Amino acid sequence: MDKKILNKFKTVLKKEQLKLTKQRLAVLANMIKSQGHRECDEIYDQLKSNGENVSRATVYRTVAILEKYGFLRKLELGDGRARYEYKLGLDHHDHMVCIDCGQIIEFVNPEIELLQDKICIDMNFKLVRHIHQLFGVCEICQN
Amino acid sequence: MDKKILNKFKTVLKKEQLKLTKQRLAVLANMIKSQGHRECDEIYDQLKSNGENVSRATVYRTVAILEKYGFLRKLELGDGRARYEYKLGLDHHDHMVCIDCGQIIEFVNPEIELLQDKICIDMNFKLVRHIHQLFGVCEICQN
DNA sequence: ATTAGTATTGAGAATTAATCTCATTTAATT
DNA sequence: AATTAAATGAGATTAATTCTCAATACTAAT
Repeated sequence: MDKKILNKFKTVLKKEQLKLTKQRLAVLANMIKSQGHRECDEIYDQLKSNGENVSRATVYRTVAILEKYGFLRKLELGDGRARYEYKLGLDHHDHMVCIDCGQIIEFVNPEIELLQDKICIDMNFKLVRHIHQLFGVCEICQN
Repeated sequence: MDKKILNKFKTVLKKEQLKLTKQRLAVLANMIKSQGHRECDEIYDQLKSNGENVSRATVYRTVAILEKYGFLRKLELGDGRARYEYKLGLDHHDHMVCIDCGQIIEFVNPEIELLQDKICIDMNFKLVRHIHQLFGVCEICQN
């Protein structure tokens, strides 16, 4: 794993009096390697089949820590299962979701981000995070 | 209840071979009267305390029908409980959610809507619905 | 290194919103 | 009024996530 990321992780853990465990490292490493929009059970199964020993509960717990400290972003697409994506150092983007095939497409639009910020300033709302998801039918599924 | 809405409801039900029941009417009437962002259990409790006899299952079923046919919009705010708001004939808006007090504030921004449509056209994505939610701290909670 | 102290883990139980089952009831149609 | 099909209610079920707590593994200090 990249030294910078590892050090940042260690620093965060220390500051929060959390311990650096094999399981936490395994989850982080897995999220870095398999970028995408991943469910906890997917992460769990993959770690298991790699011979790591991690429990489902620990995957859930770790992913929550990683989200809290900015390593991951949590996505809620309305189907009852959360997804996580690695985000550290990557540009911000939002998501389009195909309601036929489930494909998740990323999009970026700085103008929208600016308008969004402006709305918040105008309303004196301190923006912390946002969700912008477009649901529809992707190019492939239209045929 | 407004005759137009009632007629629209009857028309939809007939077209879909669904029946006009006391329970369905009660849920619709309640959603029209108590506008806001409402959980199913809230609707259920309110109907119960009004002496209506409706079951929780029927509230869930009815709200799903009402959403499907455009009477309601479903909101998912990431806390595991869906909210519904009455939308028929009202202008589109999106939501800001205060992470301290839970208050839900509506906002409208036609420019963002246009940019959103443009993104979809450019990517040949047939937009069906979208979620745009801003999470942060509202004016009141900043003090 | 060893130890002491604290956080973490795993296994399975618990939680909880939402959905399902199915016998009974009710609405629509004739 | 009779027929047919859909809807309802009560409670069971589902499924993602969280919780519990005894056992284990980090960490820092000695």
